[in-house]
Amino acid sequence: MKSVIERVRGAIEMGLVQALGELGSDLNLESMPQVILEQPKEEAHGQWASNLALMLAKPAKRPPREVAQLIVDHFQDPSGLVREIEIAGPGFLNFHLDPAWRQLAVVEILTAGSDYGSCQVGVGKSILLEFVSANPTGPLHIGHGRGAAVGSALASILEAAGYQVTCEFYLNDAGNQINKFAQSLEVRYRQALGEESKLPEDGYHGKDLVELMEELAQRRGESLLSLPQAELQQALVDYALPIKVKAIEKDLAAFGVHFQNWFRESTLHPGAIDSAVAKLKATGQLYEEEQALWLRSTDFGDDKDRVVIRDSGVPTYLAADIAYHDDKYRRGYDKLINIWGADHHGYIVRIKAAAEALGHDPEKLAIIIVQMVNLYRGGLAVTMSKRTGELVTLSEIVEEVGPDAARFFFLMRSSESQLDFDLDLAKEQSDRNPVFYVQYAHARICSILRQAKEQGIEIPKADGEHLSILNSHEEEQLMEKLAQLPLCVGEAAQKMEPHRLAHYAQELAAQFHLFYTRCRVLGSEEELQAGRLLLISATRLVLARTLTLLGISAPERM
RNA sequence: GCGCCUGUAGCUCAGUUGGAUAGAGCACGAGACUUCUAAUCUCGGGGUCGGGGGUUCGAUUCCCUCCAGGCGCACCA
Repeated sequence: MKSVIERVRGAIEMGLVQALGELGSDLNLESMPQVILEQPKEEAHGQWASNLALMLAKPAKRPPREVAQLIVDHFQDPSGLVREIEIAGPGFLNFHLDPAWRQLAVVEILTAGSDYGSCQVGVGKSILLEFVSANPTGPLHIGHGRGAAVGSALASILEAAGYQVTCEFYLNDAGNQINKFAQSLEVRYRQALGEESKLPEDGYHGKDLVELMEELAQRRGESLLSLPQAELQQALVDYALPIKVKAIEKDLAAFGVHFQNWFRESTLHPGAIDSAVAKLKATGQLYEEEQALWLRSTDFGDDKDRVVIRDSGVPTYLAADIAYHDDKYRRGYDKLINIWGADHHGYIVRIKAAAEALGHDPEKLAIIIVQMVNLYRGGLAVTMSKRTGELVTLSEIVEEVGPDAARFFFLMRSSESQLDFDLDLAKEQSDRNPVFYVQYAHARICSILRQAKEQGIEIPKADGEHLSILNSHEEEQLMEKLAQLPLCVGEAAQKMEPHRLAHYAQELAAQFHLFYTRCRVLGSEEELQAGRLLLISATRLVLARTLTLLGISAPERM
């Protein structure tokens, strides 16, 4: 079921296509141009606008306004909601809708309830969304937090847009970083037992490993030292890895992020990697040089060819990733989305090259790069160093500012912009803090509805009759903003840009706060009160849905 | 040196796949509470859309070039 605003758009598009069909020879059209409607930013320009006449003027060899007039003359409205078409400016067609469309939108919201906002752009299509995918060798840091917020919000938005979404965490539980992890664990274990032992420069410096090994040392004493080194390290990894993975899961859960799949890299060794390599070999995409096996990624636009199997015979990270993506492709999704940190952007060409070399369509794989987060406290940048383990962890942030503020801050900027995260502001309970502004709107509505209930005021049946009384500017603007949600969800989904929803939430909250200041609900004249109760009920639903899509709570009291 | 991202109001950022007079929040200044939560609202000043070319009816948006910042450029992940 499409929303009113979408149905009207579809109807106008259809009407325009039909008009152009009739005008084909008159306008010298060679083929049907793409009809795109946009929402004018200027209120006076109506609800939908088209620049068709401007684009067709040249091939038609006629002035744009004349073309516009021809289109208007041939336009028939299948929706019955277009009240007026105005030719404006250089030749824009502005479609003004019957005011009743707003009431239809509100009735729709109240009927759909918490489902309102969904749309159909992704119906019948499946997506595998991979994000976070952090090494389990340490805690999640703030950069992972941004990826987690963006990924989980995007998942909700895509689902609301009709896609069937699977969220997956690729767990790097094999390979070189696990070797380094093992070495680091051994050092920490020996240190915990009082031995002299030094962490290698490229080891994991985090405090978490110190604590983990101290605990193990306390429990098992020196008993493990009698093992040969390989077995000792294996034992330490077997002990530590599940704990680290659980910690990651716990941090994510506290942040409202959940995955359907945890894909372990170790399951790719060696079978899946061998068969992916064999496949590439068979098609001539691999060659041997200096005892290593190289992928001809330059054939697909890469700067240089990449090593897949080292001269030592050990596969590179890329080898596992190729096998992983081969696996993802073969699972038959319509689209694969990866969310990566900015420091991995150089990897995009490589992995797409590998996908293409394996015979997969690289266009199916979309990679969202999430830029870095700069933390500020007291107006100063918080310095972080991966090398020394001085990272601000996700759990610290969530602890400090709460999951709602953290999520909103991560989501309010476009992913491709670097993010300045002001910890003081995120904690502040004031009008400077945008997350409170939005939640406050929801709480205010709940307060009114609560009091209405206490006073025994019934909320009437949702129909146009009660709503037709709402014709002040504030009320109309609020209704129009409510009607936008399905469009916003559709755009955010198609462009894979969750920050659009965060902006929408702020705009809607602003529109409500303005209404609240100007329009009294309780105690107004009875019919007006009835209409406004319906309006704020609808507003509450839309605010709550928007916040839910972002993974942020909608409090009833503040 | 090469690649990707960014450059829009004092600050942080939006900008509807090329449109109409470039927007929001914060900050600053002036106002609005005996009434549903003032964590709110109203009004105001504020701009060479990094610079310069080009494409066209029309460019913040597309192309070229230069400048500045960030991030990458491994047989690390």
